[in-house]
Amino acid sequence: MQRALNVTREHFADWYQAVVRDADMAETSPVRGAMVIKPWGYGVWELLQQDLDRRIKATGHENCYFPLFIPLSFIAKEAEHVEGFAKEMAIVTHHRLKNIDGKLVPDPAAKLEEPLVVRPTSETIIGDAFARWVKSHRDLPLLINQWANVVRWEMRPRLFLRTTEFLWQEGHTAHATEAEAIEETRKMLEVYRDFAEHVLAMPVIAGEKPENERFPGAVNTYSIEAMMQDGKALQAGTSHFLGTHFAEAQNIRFQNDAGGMEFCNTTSWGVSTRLIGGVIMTHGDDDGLRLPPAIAPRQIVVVPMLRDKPEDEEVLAYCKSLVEALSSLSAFGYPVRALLDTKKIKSAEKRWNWVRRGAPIIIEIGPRDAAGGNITYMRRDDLRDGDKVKSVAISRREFIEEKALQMLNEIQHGLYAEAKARLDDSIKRDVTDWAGVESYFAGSDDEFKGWLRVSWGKPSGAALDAVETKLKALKLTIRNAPLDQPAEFAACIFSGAPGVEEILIGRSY
RNA sequence: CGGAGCGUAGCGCAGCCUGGUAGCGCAUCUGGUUUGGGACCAGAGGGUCGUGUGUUCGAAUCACACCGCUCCGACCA
Repeated sequence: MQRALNVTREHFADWYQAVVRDADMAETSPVRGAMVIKPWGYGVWELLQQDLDRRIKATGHENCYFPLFIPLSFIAKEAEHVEGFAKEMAIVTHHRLKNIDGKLVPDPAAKLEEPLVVRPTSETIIGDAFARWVKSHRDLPLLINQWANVVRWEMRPRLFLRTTEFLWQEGHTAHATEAEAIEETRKMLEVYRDFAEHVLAMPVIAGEKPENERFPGAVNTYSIEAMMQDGKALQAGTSHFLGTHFAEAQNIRFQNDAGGMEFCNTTSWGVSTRLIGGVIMTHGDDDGLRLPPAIAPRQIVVVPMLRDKPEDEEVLAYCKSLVEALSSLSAFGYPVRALLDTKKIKSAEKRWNWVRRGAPIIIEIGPRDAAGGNITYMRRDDLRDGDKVKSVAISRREFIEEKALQMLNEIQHGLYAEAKARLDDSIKRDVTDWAGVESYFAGSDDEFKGWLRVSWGKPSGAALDAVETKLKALKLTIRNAPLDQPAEFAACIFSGAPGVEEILIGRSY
């Protein structure tokens, strides 16, 4: 059968790269590990950003912007934090180049007194501001967000999932009490969960990370975990309760109503362009990307079937008025994004380009449609009947007045339902001992395995290290401990001791 | 940074073993024929063969070094 891609999801890693390329999402750049995000991919990011920004503001946060460069000494203030990020930081040491023996090199005379780190995250530089901004309990809570680029020198980059430079949003808040900061941490996790499910149509499981997976410097780290079509987990967003660790390191203090000085409790939380990788691996199929309408830069694309004949004029005029009518509708709280594709390439090629890019509805209009007041459409979420492409003709009036919005909604919810069913079906709950884990995950890691949900005794320290090592041998990690926990627990899968918590384990990106 | 594989036209690849000055498919451009759906015919353009050094009369081909990419580890939003 002829597919729009030349790889299938059987070869998931190759397939992912093919989708990123053929759907015009992004490409590699001359800079190792850093990607060029192309208009279609960036369009997805902008929509995602727009919606999430609205949610962040609706929960009382304000946007700011802090410098890209952080003095090295700032990073060094929090011990765990510096240790966690030391191995992946880009550092600016000079401010001038010099031509020495025909080679441009950093000018030795222009060495910075204090090196600047390119932010891998902004806790320290924002904390420095917080220390100045917070004086009284009346200044709290301080609720800040920034949209920014950050740099982490990762060993193995992968477009969208792990790039040297990436775009994200990082929230930073300071609170008078621990309880309030914990509430904030959980509230933003819930914002992420709701956003992932409703906007990205990507089901996730919200939970708490085990001690060994915590953000450097955090007291607790929470995450939302999504399951990709190869059964691997993708950490799609994190929310950290930082306690007073950063406040103590950076002297973020306030005077309470009794006149005493107290350290703030702080939080931080973020999601990144990784979400786009998650969308690709959640919804893509063997014909390319399938975008949830809420984040599709073009939700309905009209492809005129032109033949270099006089009736082309009529077809084009018909298409234009169709696109105008569609654009005056609104879906998901925004005007419908419809496009008339007038690019001077063959119509058939246009169709397949939009299939690969994942435009939710593709309409093809020929002279007979124009004359008869009809349209012919394809739904990207239901593209084929066996090998054949499903192409449906209906009246233009019915489409505009009824079907268009209905279909966009159906596609949004259908993609979610499909992914949700896969997630639910792929979490195995009946493995009760370590031998069962070993036999379940035996064999190639290309095989679809999904996750296990098991009980454990929540060990810490050396006992947790032992668990981590045990899991690592099977390439497994603990994803999180889901927020919804049962009342009773089976025995710990690692030790046989009484269980105290259920956790998800699986392979991950 | 360790192990493996790969760098030849925009993309996918052949040629390398056995050295003789670069080829195929798709894409692109031009002309024509087609036209309810991924068309056909003819012609054309496009390549410092990843970079450098060496061996040689001669290197895509052999040797060495470096760079980059992909996969597997360590790291991770």
